[in-house]
Amino acid sequence: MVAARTARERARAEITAEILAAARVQLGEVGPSQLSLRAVAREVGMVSSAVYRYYASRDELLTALIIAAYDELGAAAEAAEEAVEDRTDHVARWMATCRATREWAVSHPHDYALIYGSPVPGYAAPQDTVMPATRVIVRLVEIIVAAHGSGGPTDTARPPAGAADPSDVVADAMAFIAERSAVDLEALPELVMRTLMVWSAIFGTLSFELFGHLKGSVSDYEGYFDQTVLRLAGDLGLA
Amino acid sequence: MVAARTARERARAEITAEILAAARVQLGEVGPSQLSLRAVAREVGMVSSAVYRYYASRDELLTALIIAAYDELGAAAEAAEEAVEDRTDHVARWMATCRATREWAVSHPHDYALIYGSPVPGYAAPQDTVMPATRVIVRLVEIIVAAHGSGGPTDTARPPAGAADPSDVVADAMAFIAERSAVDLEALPELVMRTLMVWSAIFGTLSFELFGHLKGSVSDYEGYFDQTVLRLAGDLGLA
DNA sequence: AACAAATGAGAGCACTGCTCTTGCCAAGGC
DNA sequence: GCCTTGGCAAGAGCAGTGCTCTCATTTGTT
Repeated sequence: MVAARTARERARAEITAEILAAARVQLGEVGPSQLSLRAVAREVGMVSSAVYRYYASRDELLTALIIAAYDELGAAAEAAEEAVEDRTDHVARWMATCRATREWAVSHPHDYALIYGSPVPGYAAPQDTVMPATRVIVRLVEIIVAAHGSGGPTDTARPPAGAADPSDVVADAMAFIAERSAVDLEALPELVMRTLMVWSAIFGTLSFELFGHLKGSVSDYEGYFDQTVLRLAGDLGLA
Repeated sequence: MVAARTARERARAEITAEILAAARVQLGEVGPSQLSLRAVAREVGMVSSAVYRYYASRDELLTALIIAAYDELGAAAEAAEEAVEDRTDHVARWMATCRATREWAVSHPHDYALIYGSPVPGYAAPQDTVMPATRVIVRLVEIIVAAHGSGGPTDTARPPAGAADPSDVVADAMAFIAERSAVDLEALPELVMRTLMVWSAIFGTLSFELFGHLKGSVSDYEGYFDQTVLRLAGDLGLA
């Protein structure tokens, strides 16, 4: 990726990007399942078979789009989070991140469906997608940790009555966090459990909104989302 | 739908059902986006154009499949809930309903994707689908109401500090419940809010599991789901 | 028996993802 | 300088799709 040397490589990189850009435009119009490789080929003035020189298959093009979408969402969320001036106001940082996530989702419904909707047929997300996919949750974890580090409430540090110790089921998640972060959560399995739950809840809420499952139950989607993530913050001990 | 009179009507109903059955089989194998009307036509020994006498389009066939899936899921959840002998053990009834939901989902991943994944292109769920779609949530609401009616904790009856009154954003949901149930929730907007949140969280969790977003974070999916819904019950004041 | 409606078969259109062959043209070695 | 190599685009073609139309046949009613 560093400064393409030969003219050929440069042209190749340029055309590859051009195809991807055209695909992103088409995706914004028609949705993942309707994305046609032939149509994007027409858009960039090529014949369909020529595109296969750059993307081996439609799935490979979709993978590139998935990565782009994850990165765009991650960038939007991070930018919003960093715009919060009072870095000690963890709730504000939390809300900013969540709101930016929703705003990106509602303004890019097809991209959202691509990454958080049903996966394409026999599709298994390649390794390239996992890193960009973690950008938002990594930010959220940082906020949660910061809040708890600054002596916030620790109600969420122990499981509720009747619930088993969650250490086992979140072991992988804790290993994942420990691997790519200096944060030490070893002593807080319940907090990790709650974080995973909240993470799922946020995207469950967004999916319900975008996929029409709240139709008839909620009219003010933005207000509902706000109230939701505010309560989720409370459940994590942020409020 | 009552006892088809003429032989023709009977035959028509039978063939319609036969096509739907073949479609269900194919759906179980390949997933919604790959479902081919021509293939199911071959399966039932017809030519593709003949199928159009029974389903006007592929979307209409998908709609029939959606209704069937909602009904199957609803029936499975209801059966599991009714199998709980101690009707006063609201947590047990809650867990049974949730577990049955997950079990149906993991054993019918394509049907699940069809109803809770990204909707097909320009698809707007027809009115016929909303009734069967509410079966599970209606059961859950009944359990929640029963628990609160029997003098359970009412922590969830008021919004947390810093959160606004949710009456506005859940107004539609309350009207929806009031319309098709004798339950009076007028005084409990916060409980309705929490119910909606939990509802979204459950399906967010299932979607994350089935669509591969928990890969690397959770290995024991069943255990994680159990712990999740148990905590959600607690958040609703059931525990 | 005669008519009309419902049904199935087949051809065909426009589209898809993908493969293969053909010819072109520029980059690098002699 | 020429000439070979290799990347590249174009086109044809294959198998499949949803859907429409026409035509013949079956079925039910009058």
